[in-house]
Amino acid sequence: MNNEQVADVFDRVADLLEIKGEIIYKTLAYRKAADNLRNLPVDIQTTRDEKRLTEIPGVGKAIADKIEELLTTGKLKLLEKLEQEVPPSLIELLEVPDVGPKKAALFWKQAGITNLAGLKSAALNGLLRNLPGMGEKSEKRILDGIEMVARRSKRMVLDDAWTLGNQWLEWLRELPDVKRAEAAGSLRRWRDTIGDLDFAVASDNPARVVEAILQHPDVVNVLGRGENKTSVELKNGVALQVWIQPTINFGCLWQFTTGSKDHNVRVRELAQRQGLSLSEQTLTRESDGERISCETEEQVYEALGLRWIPPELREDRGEIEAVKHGDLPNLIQLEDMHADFHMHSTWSDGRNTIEEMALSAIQNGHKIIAITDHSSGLGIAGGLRPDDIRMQRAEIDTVQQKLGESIRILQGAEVEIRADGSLDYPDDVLAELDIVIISLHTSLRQPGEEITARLIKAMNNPHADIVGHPSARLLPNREGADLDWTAVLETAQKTGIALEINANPHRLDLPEAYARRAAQMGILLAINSDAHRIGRLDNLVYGISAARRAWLQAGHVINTWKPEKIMAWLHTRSG
DNA sequence: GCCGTTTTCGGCCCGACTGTTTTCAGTCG
Repeated sequence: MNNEQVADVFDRVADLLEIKGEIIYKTLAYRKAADNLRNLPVDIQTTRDEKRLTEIPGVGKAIADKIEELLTTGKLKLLEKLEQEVPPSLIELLEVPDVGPKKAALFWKQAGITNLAGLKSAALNGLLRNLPGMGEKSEKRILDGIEMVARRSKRMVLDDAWTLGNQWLEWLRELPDVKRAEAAGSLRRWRDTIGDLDFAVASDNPARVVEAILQHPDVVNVLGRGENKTSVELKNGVALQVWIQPTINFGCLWQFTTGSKDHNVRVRELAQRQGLSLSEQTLTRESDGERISCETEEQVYEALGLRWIPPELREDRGEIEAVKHGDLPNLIQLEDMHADFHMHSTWSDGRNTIEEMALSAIQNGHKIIAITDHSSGLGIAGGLRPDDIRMQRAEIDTVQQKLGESIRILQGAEVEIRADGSLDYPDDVLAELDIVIISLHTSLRQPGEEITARLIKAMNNPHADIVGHPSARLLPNREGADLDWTAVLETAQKTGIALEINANPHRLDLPEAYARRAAQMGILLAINSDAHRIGRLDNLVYGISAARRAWLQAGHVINTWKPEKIMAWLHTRSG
């Protein structure tokens, strides 16, 4: 079993424990452990073999034993027992808004409901309204909720979420009662996919802002409305939440709405230990009830004796400890980037010529780019045959002459890693290229051992410089290849090959947990746009956000290097 | 079930909103 599968088991255990009515802290413990396993950059099997399971945050003796049991037998007695006691199909009910573990247990024990279909038919037949604590309104709410689950849009990729988010920000900022409006939630933390959109608004007349939002033509469903917040469903199926506080409290509000939940729990614990209570409205000194308003986030963190923490780090993955010890990383920024090593032209499946790409890259402030069209194996993308490569070289030379010193254009290729781990070009062709990216595009469903061996074999080719989108995942839905990451990272460390953080918002690949681990291991990283047209050179902003979430600093990323250093590095490789 | 700048035992964030209630439970972020 891999990390993800063990985490799924623990989430299932947590769901069932919760419905069963186990104390909440036990279920939270399983969820926390599951979350940390998903973000563990090393294979759980390795950690087990090294007897270091309890070093994982949130994993103590009991959960370590359960991981051991799962890895040894592939099963978990606790889960089997729970599935006997509580119908597992009840977990479906937790998807419905306003149905939590208590309601699910109520429906099961008092109405014999065990799954979503049963809940729907009970609601339609008016059987829920007479249950304790229920009424007609609750019954209707649940029915609406079931329909919403059915039509709810899947998670958005980052550029779609920001496009929609920015439209709303512009609209909110034009409202006469709005002093300030900012993105919050996972959007502001730049998570790789986004569910709901969250906004923090400063206004001295919150009720009028709520009213205006409810009148917006795109709002089709009101999920909740209060004095200081409202939650609505848009016609495209996206849920949107807006919190509103007076300007003087905006710092507390923005901090709270940005999350993550786990980060906020830690911050509030910290406040509590200092005799302070932090809410979305204000900081309160518990000794005398004095309310300390914070207009900025900096004031909130400062009041707790902390430096401001960049939103990308607010995931309770060590940022609180780091800021306390004064070693928060100086995160990489877009302005640090001077190069882009992965883009396509009309020679394969790109929309723009080499010259157009180069001119646009100059506009973006780049000093070096690499044109990396597909190799011939990827027929669907019009890959280049070896003869084409020599002709393309002539065109690059011409463009280079024309543009002079304003930019340096490298000839590269995105070379297919074949199913057997060999590369799509022979070594003599690879040697002609200035830079070689190797990528997986096909046969991605090979078993873990096979695809890991395939990638490692390719990484060992001395001409290969960068592994393109290493997991080959596609957001928001297609999982990456079932790679043994410990082995892949060790190979990168040994060979000195760089790993790409592909900045296409559908990829953001290398995934952040492995990017963070790679940097810790001293592995070089590259952030590349993979642009297929000039407008997409701007993708780098998403790659930067992924890198920041992986705690990367400029020095970890070869695109920030000076041109001479980049050329020197390329010369040391492939020989 | 985890964890330790109060603690190896006794804590474990905080408030808004909703619908059901006559003061609260459940859900959510």
